[in-house]
Amino acid sequence: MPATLETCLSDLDCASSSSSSSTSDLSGFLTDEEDCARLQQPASASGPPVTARRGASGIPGAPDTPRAPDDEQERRRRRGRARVRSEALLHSLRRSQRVKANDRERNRMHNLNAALDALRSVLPSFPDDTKLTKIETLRFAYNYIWALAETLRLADQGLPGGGARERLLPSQCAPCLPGPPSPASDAESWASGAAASPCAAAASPLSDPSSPVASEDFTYGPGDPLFSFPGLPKDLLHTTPRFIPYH
DNA sequence: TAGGCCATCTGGTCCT
DNA sequence: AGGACCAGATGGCCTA
Repeated sequence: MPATLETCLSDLDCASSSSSSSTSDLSGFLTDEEDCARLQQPASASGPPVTARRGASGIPGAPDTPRAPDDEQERRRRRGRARVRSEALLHSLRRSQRVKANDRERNRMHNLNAALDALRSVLPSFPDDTKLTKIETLRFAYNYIWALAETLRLADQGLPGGGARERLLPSQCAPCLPGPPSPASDAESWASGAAASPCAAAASPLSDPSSPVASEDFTYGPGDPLFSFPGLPKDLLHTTPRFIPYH
């Protein structure tokens, strides 16, 4: 049977990657290495199994006296087996390290996704059957925070004295801020729905028609309901930080 | 079927 | 040295 080092190592590869545990069973690999080392013997070197050889005569139990012509061959074979064993061991160690690193990386990404889910859960008014993608979640969160900060800033300007934050941000009105568009609704209806929400007028003085800054709704980009914030003036587009373009 | 999104693997780099 | 972080590659799934 022609077997190469590559096939031996790929066998080890399969053995370790098929395991769901993060650590490899090295003792198992060592056994495989012995098999591989045996398979490594070229077909031309066939004869009695090397493990059965005792002494230069090849007869089990025979004294190891004068050097037979195949003594050098035997030493070469032993060196070859040792080399294959050490390479396979090194490979299996690397493999187990790789498997552990994969586990850590998977766990890290799961943690990242959990954090993204937590972020989605505090972003306002998502239709039940829609889920923001990762990039949408980050962009919308950024813009949402930005819009809230701008709302506070403008309210502080327009409403000197305390209580602005309480009037601006009653907790039950957070869901009234615009969320992402529902696939079933077009951008216009979504945006107008957010603007016409029961909380809209009470939530912010910016939505008061008498407010100098409430004349027009703010939308970043045409047909971009995701980042439409009714009540915020358009000129905020030219302030920093700005909305992240959605494209 | 093409394109978007996602999970996973992988090797490289940086940090402790 | 080992772990965290990152970016590229790849393949699966879903939708228009």
